[in-house]
Amino acid sequence: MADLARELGVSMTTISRALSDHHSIGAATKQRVLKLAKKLNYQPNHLAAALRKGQSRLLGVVVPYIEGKFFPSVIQGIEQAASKAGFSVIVCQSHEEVQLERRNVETLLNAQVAGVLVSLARNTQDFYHFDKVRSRGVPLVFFDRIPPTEQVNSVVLNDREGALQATRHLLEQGCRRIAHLAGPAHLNIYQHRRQGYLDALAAYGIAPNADLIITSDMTTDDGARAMRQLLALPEPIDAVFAAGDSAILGALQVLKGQGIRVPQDIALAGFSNEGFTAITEPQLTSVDQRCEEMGEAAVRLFLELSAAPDAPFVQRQVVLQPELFVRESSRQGVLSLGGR
Amino acid sequence: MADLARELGVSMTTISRALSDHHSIGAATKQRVLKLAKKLNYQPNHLAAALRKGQSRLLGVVVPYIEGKFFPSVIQGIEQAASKAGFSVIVCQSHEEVQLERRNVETLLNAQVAGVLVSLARNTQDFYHFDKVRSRGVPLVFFDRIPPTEQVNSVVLNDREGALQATRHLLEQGCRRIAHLAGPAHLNIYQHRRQGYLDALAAYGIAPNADLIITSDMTTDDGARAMRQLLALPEPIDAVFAAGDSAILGALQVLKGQGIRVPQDIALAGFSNEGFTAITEPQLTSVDQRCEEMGEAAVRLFLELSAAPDAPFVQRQVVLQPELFVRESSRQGVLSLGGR
DNA sequence: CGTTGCTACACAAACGTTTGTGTAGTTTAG
DNA sequence: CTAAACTACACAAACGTTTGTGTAGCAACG
Repeated sequence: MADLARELGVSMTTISRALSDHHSIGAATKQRVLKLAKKLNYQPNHLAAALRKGQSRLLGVVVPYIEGKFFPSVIQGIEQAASKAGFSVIVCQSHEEVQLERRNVETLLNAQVAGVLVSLARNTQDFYHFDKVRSRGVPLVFFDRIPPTEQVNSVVLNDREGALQATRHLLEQGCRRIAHLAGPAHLNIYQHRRQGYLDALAAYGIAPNADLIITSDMTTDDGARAMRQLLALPEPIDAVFAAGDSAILGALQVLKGQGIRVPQDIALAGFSNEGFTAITEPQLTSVDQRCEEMGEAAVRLFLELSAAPDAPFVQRQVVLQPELFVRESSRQGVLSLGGR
Repeated sequence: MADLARELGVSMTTISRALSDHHSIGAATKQRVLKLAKKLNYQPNHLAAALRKGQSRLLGVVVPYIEGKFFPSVIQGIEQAASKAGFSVIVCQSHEEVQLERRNVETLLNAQVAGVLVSLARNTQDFYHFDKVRSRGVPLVFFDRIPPTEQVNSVVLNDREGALQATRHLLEQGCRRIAHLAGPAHLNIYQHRRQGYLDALAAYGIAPNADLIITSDMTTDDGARAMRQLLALPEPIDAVFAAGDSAILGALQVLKGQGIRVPQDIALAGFSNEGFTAITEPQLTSVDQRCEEMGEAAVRLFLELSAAPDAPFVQRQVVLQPELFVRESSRQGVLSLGGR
């Protein structure tokens, strides 16, 4: 900047303001500055700007992990929206550990991020580490896995609706004894999916049966274990709705190992619309989570928040509508190819 | 820091040096400073430090995309190693576009990253945008997809060896007319995989046949298309080795659709050891890429480079050894469960 | 004619660190 | 006993921006 100023015979103030399109700089001067900046290949030092302004063009994201389909896709959406708004994204993984989550939040704050986007770790039960974010006036948005009680800004999927759709679909296929593989109840997403399952049953006048609801961490192994447990029940079941695709995959593998036909004997439906749902045999019915939309929505929310830095807090929540992808694992009597 | 200095009646210099364990500060003073820093919950502003030192604790990573298994796992490895060394990681996607790759590199440099780790976009053919990185003295490490001719630091998989192992394995199973689904030849990885395939054939005295080598972008659709093309050949083939798992998946789907048995009629082997290789029926033989090791190695290389900032350039390359996971798609006559 | 409100710019103080240089006093080596 | 080396700290200048305040000229308004 000093070079530019010297070259044009103006002050650095003028340069700075010309580059940031300040109103008090004349159009002619702005043009001259921009042109020379191009010519000298001026590279702004964002660090210095961030230091001065106390705010960078970095957006911090904390997710439990980045494997599978969901989080990479959400991050994808975040990146896209963020870069459109001139922000770069810095991603941290909590590995489902609240301690790491805390450390990550610290790190991001120290990097002077302009905002923090968080999806909670599985074992996060207290939320004090987010107080610091708010007290520094840094916009904070939760997505997918959000704190249960707190007044927070968030974007979530309508998990209840998704589960309801999936379960209703199974009911429409004629299934009546439908089991549910549930996830940890303290996470909002699993709680809502369970509720959707129950609501769908209730709509058909079916009383919930505790034996048919199995709670676990929803890994493939958990799903397999749960399936074996369900098969051991005196009265046979005719469908399983799992709150995650990995679990339903485990269930499918057990069923195939035992020669039980899917969907004729037992129909299956999962949640997340993972890539592999279109690969298994039969292909797996699943609820799509609108991953990229979620990322975009989170960024939009962040932008709104940072546009009005010290507006009084109003809770904002964006709720996305899920979409059920019906595939072979739940279509009674019909053999069909492809998704949707 | 000013608070600390006032409280302890020393200068800010002393505070700074105590915190960074400078030798010229007495042990007693250091203790007092550290203790008070804890007590006052002092949070260092890394931005200011970065500005002053002209270098941050951020590590920039540019990858083509973050879907599938490979890149997320590499990033995982990078994150782990980086955070161990006190660095945070900022990830950008080039979406296989050289323009975006260029922009990303600019962005990272402007964020004053301490180093840049890159895996090239598919259509990157010139490498001028990396000159700026070097000229700023920022350590630069390529991984997996690296420039062909340039003198660069890199960590790669021994792709040739992996392809050789896979092809040799198919030969050992008795296959003799083995097709190869190849990727864009200007990318080192696909070039080496093709070479490994050729070398394995040569070792068995088999002359390469141009009809059996089909080059594409290696998507699932490409794989399906290629498979159909191969099936139309007058003389039938007995195996396919693809340079990527998506392509081999497409091939598998075509074969199953036509009732051709795998591996009895045609054996299959892929590359990347994607998650779905253990899910398909039959499960797919594939070459594992040591993703996380690659990430760790890249960070290690970066750390070495930044330890000796203006040492004369010596080209360094870390080559990781792949591992073949033999599964059902290539095991003639044997039916077995599980990986490895 | 005095006030207000523009346009167009410059001065200089921040932002929170790091670090070269300086200055004592104390120890060690020859 | 003197020079060199070390310990322990302080001063103040950076790093590259942004921004509140100031100033000066000029037009418009009542």
